[in-house]
Amino acid sequence: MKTTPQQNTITAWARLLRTQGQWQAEVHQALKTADLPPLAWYDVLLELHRVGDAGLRQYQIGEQTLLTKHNLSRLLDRLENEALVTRRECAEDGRGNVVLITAAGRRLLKKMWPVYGRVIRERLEDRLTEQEIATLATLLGKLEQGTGA
Amino acid sequence: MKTTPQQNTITAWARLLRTQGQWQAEVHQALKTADLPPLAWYDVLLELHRVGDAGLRQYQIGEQTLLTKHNLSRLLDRLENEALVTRRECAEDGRGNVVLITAAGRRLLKKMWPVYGRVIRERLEDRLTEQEIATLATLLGKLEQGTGA
DNA sequence: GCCATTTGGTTGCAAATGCAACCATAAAAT
DNA sequence: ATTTTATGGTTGCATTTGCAACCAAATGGC
Repeated sequence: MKTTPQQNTITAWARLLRTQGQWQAEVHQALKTADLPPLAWYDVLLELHRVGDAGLRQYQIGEQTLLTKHNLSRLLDRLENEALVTRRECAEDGRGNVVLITAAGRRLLKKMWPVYGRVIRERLEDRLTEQEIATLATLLGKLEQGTGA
Repeated sequence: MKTTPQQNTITAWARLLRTQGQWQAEVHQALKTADLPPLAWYDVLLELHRVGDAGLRQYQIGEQTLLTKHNLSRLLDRLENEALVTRRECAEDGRGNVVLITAAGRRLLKKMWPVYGRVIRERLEDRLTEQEIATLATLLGKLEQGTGA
């Protein structure tokens, strides 16, 4: 049985990995320069912001952000320490808790966005046409593991 | 001045990050299951394999793999400990050294490839047509920061 | 030639990550 | 109902990462 992917496939794979690595490095650099927390904080806060007052269970955040549970547990400790989120006991499930974003959390989100968005513009929007971006989004959509139902 | 990227841009951005995260997690999982070292080892060894007997300076490896220098320095320590690479003094530059892959290094590369390649096939090659993969490679090529000259 | 600056690489320490073990509750089996 | 098993989450420990300081050789100014 043939096991090795086509050359084109390998190229695409390598480029995706590399591109993402560059993006990530650039975002982190930009955030640090602006004296802001790392990207992971943004990701978590954004998910929480999206769902509003309903909040999220920790495992749900984990699914969204690809963070492992112990890792997330401690990240939330840090966020809670900074009063950016709160953990509230969960009514339906005695062991879990519901995580809520605070006003301070939303403020931080707002402060981080311009820095983040700027990198997105420079790295992606300025380099491809609208049509190309749409195509890229579609192709990547086919590669993503099902997020929801 | 408008700073926020288009919705489509954000979608593409998010999907790329997420896809790469899933890929990375899957590769690591597959390697660990097969009792093999992490992906970073592969990356470094592959670069060294490519250039053959010429070897690479550490900073060149760093450029290729996006590893920071202190990080790479220690990664090479580990690889050297396992006799997968050797560091040789550099003739033209007294402070640097030239890194070479060993026979054992090449053997490991060969052992890792099927596991890695399998994920590439499943995640990418099996999910897009040849044409789509080519398109993806092209688009990503435009996003990559210039690698060489 | 001599000093200041830059560059390649290493090291010590703090923060973050992965892993396995653990606790508590919930769901399933009998 | 009682026992087993699975799930949500936390904690301790080892490995890895990031950061700043550092050493040594190389480059540039004078």
